[in-house]
Amino acid sequence: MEILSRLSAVDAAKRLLGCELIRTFGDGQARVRIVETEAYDQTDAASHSYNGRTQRTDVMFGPAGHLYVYFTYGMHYCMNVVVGPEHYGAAVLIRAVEPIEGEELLSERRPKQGIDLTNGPAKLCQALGVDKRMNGHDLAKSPLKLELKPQLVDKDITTATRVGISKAADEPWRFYITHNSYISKP
DNA sequence: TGCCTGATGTTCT
DNA sequence: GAACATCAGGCAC
Repeated sequence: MEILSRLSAVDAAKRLLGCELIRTFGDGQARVRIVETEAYDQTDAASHSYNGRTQRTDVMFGPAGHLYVYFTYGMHYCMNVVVGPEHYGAAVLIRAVEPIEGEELLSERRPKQGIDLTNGPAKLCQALGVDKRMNGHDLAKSPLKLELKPQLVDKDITTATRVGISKAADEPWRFYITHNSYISKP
């Protein structure tokens, strides 16, 4: 976990691919694999931290390995993993995950099947039961834990431009696992 | 299959 | 008061 504080947002975005999240519910636990990420840091015009530290972006400037959840478009949550050194505003957006275990628990919270369950940032938050109450949560602890896995080799990682933003949209800071069907927008 | 649009809260100007 | 790191449903092709 501490390794995340030493990585840039881009390196951390690649490092987090293939890692797993373990979500504990009252009635069991679900495990998912991260298959798509996007890097954001304070030098990046598309990042929430670009305009400095505010009440909303406060956790982005906090210690790495915590969860930054924000609300957008009036009805959706998206989750980020805070990375980089403390007081530096960087985070990695989780865009898509692949269920490994407890998929039925996820579809209880999001009544969809197959890739539509978690192939988008707001979708996976709904499926994992993540909302703003989880903002600032430490990912070393239950009920949502991040489990690091060995870093993927470069050939398994595809680089692309980011999605759904208007500023700095050409930066190739989106990463996903090659040949994975859960990607939000290949 | 693919474009268009409505829903709707929070943040910042 | 506008912008927004979105999704789902409707309608046209």
